[in-house]
Amino acid sequence: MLSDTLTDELERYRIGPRIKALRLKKKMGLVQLGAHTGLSSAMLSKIERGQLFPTLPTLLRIALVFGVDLDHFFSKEGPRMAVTRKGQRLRLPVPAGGEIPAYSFESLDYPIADRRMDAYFAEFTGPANPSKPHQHGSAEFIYVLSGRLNVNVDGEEVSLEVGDAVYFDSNVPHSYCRGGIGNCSAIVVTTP
Amino acid sequence: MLSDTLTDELERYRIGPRIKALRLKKKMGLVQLGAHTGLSSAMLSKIERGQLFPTLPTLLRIALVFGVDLDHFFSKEGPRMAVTRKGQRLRLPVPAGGEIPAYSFESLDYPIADRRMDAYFAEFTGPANPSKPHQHGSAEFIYVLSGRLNVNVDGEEVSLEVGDAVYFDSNVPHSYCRGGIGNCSAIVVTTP
DNA sequence: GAATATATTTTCATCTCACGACATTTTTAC
DNA sequence: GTAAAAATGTCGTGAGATGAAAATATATTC
Repeated sequence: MLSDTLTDELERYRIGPRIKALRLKKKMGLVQLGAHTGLSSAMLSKIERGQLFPTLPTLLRIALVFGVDLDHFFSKEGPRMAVTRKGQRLRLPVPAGGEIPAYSFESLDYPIADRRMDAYFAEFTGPANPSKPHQHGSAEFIYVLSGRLNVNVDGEEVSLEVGDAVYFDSNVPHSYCRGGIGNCSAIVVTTP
Repeated sequence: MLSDTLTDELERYRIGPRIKALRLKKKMGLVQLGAHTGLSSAMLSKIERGQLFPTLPTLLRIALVFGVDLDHFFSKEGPRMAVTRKGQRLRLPVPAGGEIPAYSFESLDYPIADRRMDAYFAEFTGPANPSKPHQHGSAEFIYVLSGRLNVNVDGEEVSLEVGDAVYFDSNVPHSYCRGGIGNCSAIVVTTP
């Protein structure tokens, strides 16, 4: 017998329902999916209803048919919405110590507990010194609202203007630097 | 015996190495981890070296000890950067059929292959009709650039003005609707 | 409406393979 | 060098994943 607490926790991932959703989206039946995966429709039925948990090889077979990653089945949920008004953003503490901060952040999704993204409004001020290179999370997205922003990702430097956007893997070292003369503001979205 | 191709594909997730990394970060030994998880050190050793793949309950036990989500073991890697210039965005095809589209999308991260976010520049035009309710991905973030935008998440409706932002779970049905008189543009970021 | 086809769930038996106990080897400490 | 600890190898067991076939449910056709 499977431990109850583990079973419950696993079911919170709703692996089965997600498989079913993928299947229905492609308008497939269980037998049809069974044919594609080489698995019996009986077992697929049980998996979809959380009656048993597939082994990783089995789950991978299913994932391959739908062209999705395994992590498609493991992202946690937590229905919630958080509105952040322009004038009521939470200003985030400046990371560094005694230096004059080259930029400031305001959270755009602070109230979210189980977040899959972190969204910030960033304002780059002062002299055009690059921020300390840092790396975190898994991906980062930046959209320039005003001014000019230079972004350095793993040595590669690009200059962004208003309306430009950049997306990159934030596991590699990266840094920002205000370009041009005036201030620069941008939306920054990162994934944990 | 496990199918070779499946095994190879599974190993690309490097589940074992990730467990080992977590363990070493906490300066744990295999026996110690075994004590915490209730698993034998022998098996943990095999799992770390990809000699066998844990069942989901087993993997969950390990995850719980380290305080990580299951998807921590399934995220794929792929360092890359994609810059999208304001005038060179890829206009995305309008989903619906013959109707007048109420909004248009321009991708802000199109070149990224293995993306963890999808970023769009959206422009809401025409009459203030709500878009068809839809649900997808796992999370969504919207930042209003101009005009006024009404967002409906699972029945809950909010009106956003310039500079406002909203974050919500996009597994639940949601829809947009241009508010006010003029057009409305926004940044939309979603996670897959 | 019955009849046919199709899709899903249940039952039940099989058998793989995850898993642990213990032995062996390798590494670290001293 | 030896002793202790940590990691890996060997082997047997059984939980539970998986499939075959039957039973049930759902849809379709005449």
